[in-house]
Amino acid sequence: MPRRCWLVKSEPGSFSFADLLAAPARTTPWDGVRNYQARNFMRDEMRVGDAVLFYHSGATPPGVVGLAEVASEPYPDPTQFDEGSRYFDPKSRPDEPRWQLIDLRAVRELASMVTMGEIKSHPELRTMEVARRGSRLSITPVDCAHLDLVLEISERRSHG
DNA sequence: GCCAACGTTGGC
DNA sequence: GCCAACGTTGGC
Repeated sequence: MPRRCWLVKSEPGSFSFADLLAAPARTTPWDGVRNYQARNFMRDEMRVGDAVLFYHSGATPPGVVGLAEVASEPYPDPTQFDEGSRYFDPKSRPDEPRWQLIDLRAVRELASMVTMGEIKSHPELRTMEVARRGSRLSITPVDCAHLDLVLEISERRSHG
C-alpha cells in the first residue's frame, strides 16, 4: 500500500491547528465539508494513517503550520442532520447520508510555518494544488515528496 | 476591500 | 441540459 499524503485548509479563526492540539486525544471530526470533490477524497481515498499537512487560510501570512494524520475510517458527518448546525443539510437523509468525513489527529506543530509565499517561490513546491491561482478546494492530495520537503524546510530553518 | 475563480442554484 | 446569477473562498 503506497503512502498517501494530503493537505487540508482551515481558517484559524474558525478552527486552528492549536485547536486541534487542544482537542481531546488531539483528534476531531473534520466536519462541515460541503464540497463534493473534498467529500469524495474523504469517503473514497483518505485512510487511517495518511499524512496531512494542516494549512491556515485567510491568515497573514497563510501557510502550512502543522502535521496531522487521518485517524478514522469515513463515516457520515453528524452535522448534516443537526438542524441547529450551520452545516445542516435538509436534503440529506439518515438512511442515505450525503456527507462523509474522517477524523483528523494532530501529530505535531511545525517547527516554523511554511508560508504560501515560500511554497510559490520554491521550484518544486510551486506545483502544489494549494499554490494554484484560484485554488479553493479545502482538501487536496499532495505528492508525499512535497509533504516531506515542506517538513524539511520547516526543520532546516528552525535550526538556523 | 477588491477581485478572480469557481461551485451551486434555478429559470427556462 | 444550458447558462446566467449568485454566493463563497481566499490571496493580495
